[in-house]
Amino acid sequence: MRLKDLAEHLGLSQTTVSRALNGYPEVNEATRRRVAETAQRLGYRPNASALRLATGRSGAIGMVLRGSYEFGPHTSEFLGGVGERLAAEEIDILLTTVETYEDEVAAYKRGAASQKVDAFILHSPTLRDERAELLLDLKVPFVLHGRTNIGKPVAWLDIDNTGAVERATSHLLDLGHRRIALLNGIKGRTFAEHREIGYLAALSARGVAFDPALMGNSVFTDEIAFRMAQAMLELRPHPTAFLAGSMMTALGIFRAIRQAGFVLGKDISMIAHDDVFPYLNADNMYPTMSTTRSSMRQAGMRIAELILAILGGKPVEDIHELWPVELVLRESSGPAPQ
Amino acid sequence: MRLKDLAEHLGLSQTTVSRALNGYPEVNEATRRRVAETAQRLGYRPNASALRLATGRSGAIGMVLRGSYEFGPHTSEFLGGVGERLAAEEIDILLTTVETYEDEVAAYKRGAASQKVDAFILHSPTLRDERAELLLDLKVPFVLHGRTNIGKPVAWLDIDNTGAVERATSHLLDLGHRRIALLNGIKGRTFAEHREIGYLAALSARGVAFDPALMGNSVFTDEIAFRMAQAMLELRPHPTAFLAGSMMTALGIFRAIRQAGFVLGKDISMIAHDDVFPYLNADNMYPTMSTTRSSMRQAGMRIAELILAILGGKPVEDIHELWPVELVLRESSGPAPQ
DNA sequence: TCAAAATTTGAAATCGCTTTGAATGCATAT
DNA sequence: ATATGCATTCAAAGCGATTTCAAATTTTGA
Repeated sequence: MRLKDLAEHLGLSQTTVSRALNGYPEVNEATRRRVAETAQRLGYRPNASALRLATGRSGAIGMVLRGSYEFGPHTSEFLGGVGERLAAEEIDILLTTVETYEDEVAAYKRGAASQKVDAFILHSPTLRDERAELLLDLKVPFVLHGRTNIGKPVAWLDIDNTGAVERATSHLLDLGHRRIALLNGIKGRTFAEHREIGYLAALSARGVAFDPALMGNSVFTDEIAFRMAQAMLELRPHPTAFLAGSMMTALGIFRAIRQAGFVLGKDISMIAHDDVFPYLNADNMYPTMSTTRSSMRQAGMRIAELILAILGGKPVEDIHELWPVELVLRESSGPAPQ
Repeated sequence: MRLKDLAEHLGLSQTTVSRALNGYPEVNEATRRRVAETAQRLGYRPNASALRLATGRSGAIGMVLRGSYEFGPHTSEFLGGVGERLAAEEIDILLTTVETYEDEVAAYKRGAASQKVDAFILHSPTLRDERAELLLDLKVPFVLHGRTNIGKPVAWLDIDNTGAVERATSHLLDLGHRRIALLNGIKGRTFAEHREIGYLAALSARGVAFDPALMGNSVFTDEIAFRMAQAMLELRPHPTAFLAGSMMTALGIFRAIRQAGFVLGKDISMIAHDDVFPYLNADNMYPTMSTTRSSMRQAGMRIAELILAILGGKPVEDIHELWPVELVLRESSGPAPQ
């Protein structure tokens, strides 16, 4: 069922039918109703490719995922939010999977040149992210989830990682902890660097010396967290508190604490960063987990909204959102043992 | 940079350039090299919409995700596998998010009529899934992840849920357990029904009566699993073993066991189904978790492969794969206490 | 009543590619 | 010298929509 068929069926021209369906004013109200009704009845849907070719819009926004671990729980929560917002506009998400950094760069170039997507979501930036430069050069609209410093205006949304970790660290210091371990993300990623800044700021504000042995950088899996925490707990004196970069990290640390014979919330404290996974709830852990909390899903929804704004013509230099992070205290964080 | 521009630049016709780039035989080798080199140098990429309009292929395969919880860890692992296989063919994944069942049906209709995707992946089927009927009616190729019984040939890939649960249950019975709880998926879903069949078969083979109080059906979140397990552990006599539907479920059950003062692997046994999440490893739990194991990612990769086969002309009635499930015994399952 | 304006419709160009069918040039066979 | 075949190349017709520009019809105004 093509537009042409529908037009013939109605005894009208393609032009008029197209206009009627797209809400142009210069079409008779009775005609419009007749067209709409018939289109509905015959189940007509414009061919997506033809429509895109004619309008130049692709009706999809793209995201490139590199390596296997980027397809993790954080990403799916985020995409859930993006999809939820985009569903209303009948815009889809186009996922491209790549192996290497070079492939990723190629994917952006290809996506831009082939006009597969109207905009990209760029994520997991480094402090000076060349992919952002590339997308600017390619003149394809994008919103950055996170921040980067390339000296040019870029639309971004980020959470206040520095503030969150600074508050969490300060709170632990208030509770008397002096050996506080930080299990952070990969070195070089903006969010990890920001968290480190917050951590160091809180320590130095109290005159507590920084011990490199108490800081680890890696991806957020329970296994790596377990190993790191295990090693740290063997130090003398061992840390009395942990800052976990994610809930997966927290599970690993928890295991190490238990295995070492300590009790979480009594012997050892922990505050974890919670991206709010519906299937892994800090409130339902045992003991309940103190967290710095910020919903990935909300961020995804908002970023979808910002992309729509950019496509609607809003200038990117007006789009910067820094979200505060809640500190939610539960049972896993308590006073340092004497 | 359009094909036309490139052709003019080369002093050739669009026809020849197009053929040269697409590997048609009737083009001079020297010409082909010159075209390829120039295209490369000028960064020419065919416009995706035009290409799709001309060829009738969309270069994307679609998946519809309903509700927020379908965007969970299982889905992201699965999509990771699909994407990995599809990356080599430069085919993308088009995700459509919907709220209700009606929206989902509409999304398939829209996707088919607009030719947005070349094929769909249908997932989480019920025993008699009407969406499969719909896709057959719409004549859009698809592969089903799971199984359904609609009396017509459908391409599918599934794991042997019945066999897996039957073996796990039998093993626990061998160890002397008689009160074995099953935390299963949502009633009506094929995989959950299949697991129930395996569970009941193993019980009845040993003449052990089925107790409905020891079976729960729900989505796989740690919270719900925690509540269910908690309630079951208050029964007298309480179950001495649990079959967990997923690793998330296992975490919830684990919490309930610990909270009730039992020791996992000694007082209470557990075998969990493991979809192989890289960030949540059964081998690194404490105690290590016995599992029925089948990789979601592998399934995704294989389904992508099957879709490519279908698009290549392979008849769907030849495409049925039932994957065996490994039973991996670790520390969480042991003899029933006397 | 008739010209001018407003409303409504349609023919054809366009988007950027693939592909059909025809044409060209050149070597080989008769 | 002519016919045949082969290797290359190209012009033009699609794919299915939107949109420009023009035409036809109806309404309005003096």
